[in-house]
Amino acid sequence: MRLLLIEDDIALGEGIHQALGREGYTVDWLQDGSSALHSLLSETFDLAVLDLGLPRMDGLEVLRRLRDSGSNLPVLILTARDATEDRIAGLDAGADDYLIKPFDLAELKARLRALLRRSAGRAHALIEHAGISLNPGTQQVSYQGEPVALTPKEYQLLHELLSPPGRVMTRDHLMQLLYGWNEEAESNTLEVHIHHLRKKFSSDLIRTVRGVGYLVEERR
Amino acid sequence: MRLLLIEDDIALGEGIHQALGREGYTVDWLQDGSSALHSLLSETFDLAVLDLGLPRMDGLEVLRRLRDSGSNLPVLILTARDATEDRIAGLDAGADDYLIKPFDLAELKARLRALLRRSAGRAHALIEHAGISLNPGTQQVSYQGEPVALTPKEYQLLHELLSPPGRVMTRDHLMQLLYGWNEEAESNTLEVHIHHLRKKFSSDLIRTVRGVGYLVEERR
DNA sequence: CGCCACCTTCAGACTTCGTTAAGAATTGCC
DNA sequence: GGCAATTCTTAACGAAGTCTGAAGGTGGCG
Repeated sequence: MRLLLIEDDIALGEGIHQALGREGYTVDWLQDGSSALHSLLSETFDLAVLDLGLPRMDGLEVLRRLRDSGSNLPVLILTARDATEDRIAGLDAGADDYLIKPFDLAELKARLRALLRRSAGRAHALIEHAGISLNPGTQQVSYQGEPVALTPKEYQLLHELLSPPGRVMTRDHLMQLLYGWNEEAESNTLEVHIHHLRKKFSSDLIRTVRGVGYLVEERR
Repeated sequence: MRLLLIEDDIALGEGIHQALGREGYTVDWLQDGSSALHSLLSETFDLAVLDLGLPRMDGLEVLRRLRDSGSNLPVLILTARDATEDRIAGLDAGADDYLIKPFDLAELKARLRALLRRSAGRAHALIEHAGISLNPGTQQVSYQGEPVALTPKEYQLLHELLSPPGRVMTRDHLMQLLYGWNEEAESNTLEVHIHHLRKKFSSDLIRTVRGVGYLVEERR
């Protein structure tokens, strides 16, 4: 799950960033509205957490433009306690949920989970492919009826490769999924994870497309 | 993918040049605005990375003249942290994205990818010709329904020859596509790659135009 | 008929990817 | 708050794939 956090308060941002990172999300953090909008329009995220009071471009403006561009990305907004109008305006502008500062990190996590569940609900259901069954709700995976234990990174990779299968996922795309732009690991971690997946399933499940990336064949 | 980097700071330029080279781009690097503009107008690139503070001709000026000439080449500009006006002026002058120094190389890579994706998006779609179907998104190619494995260079060549077919691509043009002007291969590599393509498809797919270059016939 | 451009082939250099294993980092548990 | 277990990263090396440069062959064109 890749998530964009837009928050200009350094202390708060740091806190959220860490907390969500520990939850297993890949979190990218920006501190102004204009670059946030840029990223939202050009990269792929699963969710955005958006503070409304931002320099350079107001959060509301970001949200409005995002929706104008046709995106239905789940967005949770953060507002100050007394800014009731902002909240309403936020929902009007297309936010999916809001939270009033100061808030409890646990509540933020809960709401994100709920949001993701809801948005996944649009296209939920088990993913079944090549003997693998993957349950996005519980993150449980089985192979030919037997449960398989996957680590978080393995799960993320497999999930990405299987939804939908048949498409080549570039190395870049996968690296970004796992690491955002924090620090791209300058080693071969991707290959190592792929290797582990192949070992846990079948060695020909994931095909290498040399110089490009990996794919799971559509029909097998 | 051929890319022009215009950056006068040697250390930074070196860093970017290497990093992008390692990403598989063909990178040409110039250090002043006037030669940059010249190259941009006379050669073909897929993208330009343009520092705004340059000797001999300001980056903004380069950008403006480039746009005046009718080019819609994707351009990413680099600006100093506090030069807000420059940034705005840059976007006004037709930049597609910007990055504030100092920046993270990973983020630069991500933004370039996004830009290229966006610009490719303008004319995406499968390319179908003479039984060949080529998917620019995934770099997958098939011939008469069967997938064909192409190496990166083969793919680049085929893609160039097919978009659109019917035009003679000069040897010079193709060589530049593959190698930029860094190190022109002093051998017959082009012929070798063409040979491989003919072997993987049909030997009369690519016609030789003696003394000029190669072409794929328009209708077959 | 001879020159020149291009074709074909191939071996060695070079890159990229797979595989391991060990140590670092993180997490969970008491 | 410290220990144990899991997970992730790094690095080294080997395997496989790709590119290059060179040599010799073929065919068009004057």
